[in-house]
Amino acid sequence: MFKIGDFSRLTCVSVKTLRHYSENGLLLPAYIDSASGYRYYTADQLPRLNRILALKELGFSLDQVRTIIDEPLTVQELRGMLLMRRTQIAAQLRADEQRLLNVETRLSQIEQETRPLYDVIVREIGTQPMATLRATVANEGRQIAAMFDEVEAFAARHYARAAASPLMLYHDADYRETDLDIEVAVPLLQVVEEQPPIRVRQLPGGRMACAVYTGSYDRTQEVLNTLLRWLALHAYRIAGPLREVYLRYGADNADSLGLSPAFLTDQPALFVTELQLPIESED
Amino acid sequence: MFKIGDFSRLTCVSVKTLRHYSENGLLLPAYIDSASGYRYYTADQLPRLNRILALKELGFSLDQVRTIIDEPLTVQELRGMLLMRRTQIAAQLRADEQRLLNVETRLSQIEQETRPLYDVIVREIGTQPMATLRATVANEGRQIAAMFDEVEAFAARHYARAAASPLMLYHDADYRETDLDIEVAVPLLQVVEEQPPIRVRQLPGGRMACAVYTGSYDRTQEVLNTLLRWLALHAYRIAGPLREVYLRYGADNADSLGLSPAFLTDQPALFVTELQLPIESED
DNA sequence: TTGCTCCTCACGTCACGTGAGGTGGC
DNA sequence: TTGCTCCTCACGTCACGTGAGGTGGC
Repeated sequence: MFKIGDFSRLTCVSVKTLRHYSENGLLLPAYIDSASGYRYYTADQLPRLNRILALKELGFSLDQVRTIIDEPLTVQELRGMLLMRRTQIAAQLRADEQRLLNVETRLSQIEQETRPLYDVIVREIGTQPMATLRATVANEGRQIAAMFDEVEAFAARHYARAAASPLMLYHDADYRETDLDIEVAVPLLQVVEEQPPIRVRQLPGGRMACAVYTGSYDRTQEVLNTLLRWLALHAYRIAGPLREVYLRYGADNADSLGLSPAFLTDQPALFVTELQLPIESED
Repeated sequence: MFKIGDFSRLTCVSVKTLRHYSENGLLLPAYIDSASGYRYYTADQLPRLNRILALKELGFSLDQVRTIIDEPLTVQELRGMLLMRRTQIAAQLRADEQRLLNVETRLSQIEQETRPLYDVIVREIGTQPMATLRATVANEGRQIAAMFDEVEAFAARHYARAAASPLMLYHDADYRETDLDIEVAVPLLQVVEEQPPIRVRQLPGGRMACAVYTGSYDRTQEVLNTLLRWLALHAYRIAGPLREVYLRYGADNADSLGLSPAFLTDQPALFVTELQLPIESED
């Protein structure tokens, strides 16, 4: 019979852990003195303790360990638990490999003194009904603004404007300075009848690499480059047209800031814009 | 300005998480209504939130994220934190690879219907003073028992017997049936003067692969085979002579069981023995 | 007015670790 | 008798999640 301290030294398991296993019944002491409450362990409890430690090492929770040890599991059930654990560990491994890559990217950015200005994060974007207008335009703000005005007016006529940010899709596969094939999109509360050239459709959702930037739109290209570099590092490929979401722009949110619309439109430094690049893993 | 629910939908971050960041100051709302307590966020808080999420994704704790974002860290300090994180992730990766291997081993054991009977665990064994006696013996219990008696008597004469289990070291590099080069060892409270052929020395400690078995000693070989198979799977190599630790045997612990010594010595089914194989990683 | 949203406690998670304050055993 | 060991609370960890019970805003 070993007192808890001796058993702890013998097994290299902390007294606290032994008491924990005693309390939750995973490893009951062979004998507990009713007067003093002292726990006593015997050598033949070692195989059970080792079994607990070995299963815990595989990453099972104490509850799962208890099930595996004490329930009369069939071989198939045990196999199922092990298969599940294997899947989980494999996922964990992939995530950690990704993490390691990201940390190393940041480190090399530090060495080259090119600190990242934009943080790329992955989000699952939902599908949403939108009124859209697509056209090939010279890269000129005025023309695009006119398209937005037209679609916003359409949404307003149907009393269907949803309280989400408008956005623009870039349908060109490659970068171009002029003759852009773009589609402006305004979120709707529900699908309404379309009215060509304005279309109404469910804009598909999915996994997107996102980066937010503040300030005027001439930084779009720079942020897009960040997204593309990120993509190359992460074994993803592009799965749809780039989206530019206008989170804060012109008159839209001016009142809540207590600013006049004119002030905001004249202050692109206050703009907040997000680029979203649909992605899918390369498998 | 977004209410917390809108900001949550916009960012795919749960309301609870936003409140959590608000409470611990990591991301304070742009404005809190003092009457209602409502939190309001603005679009230009998105870069900060994304920065938090990106750093969290690298595995930093929220406290570390706060430090990285808010403290004026030098490039060297930031580099240090990233290097530390890299080391941790790499360690995690290796551990998970090992875990995956172990799970797969168990799975293949299930397929072959050879469930493991002994759980191998790794422990760090401390160094301890011992009185030892080494000899080449025929594989006969009586001769070994006599050696133990001699060393126990020596320890008793010096009133130096420590309350730990006696053990035997196998000095032969390979398995043999007879003419074993063995060394019996009895733990001492402190180093006492040796008296040839009995030697007194600090038995070195270190990392060991351990397996406990109950019952008579004729299972030693089987358990050793388990240890060797385990070793082959884990990129470890043998770093010293095998040890056989007698956790329960003969008369020693008889009284605490309320059994007569004779009963125990006649009941090898009650023996508890541990094999310890010193190991070092193959790098 | 009715839902919907927001608020603040308070407690749970997981496997223990860390004291505090007290007692048993040699 | 003096340390040393053991005991039982009770609380902390970490990053939130899960209700409970109540209130604000359109």
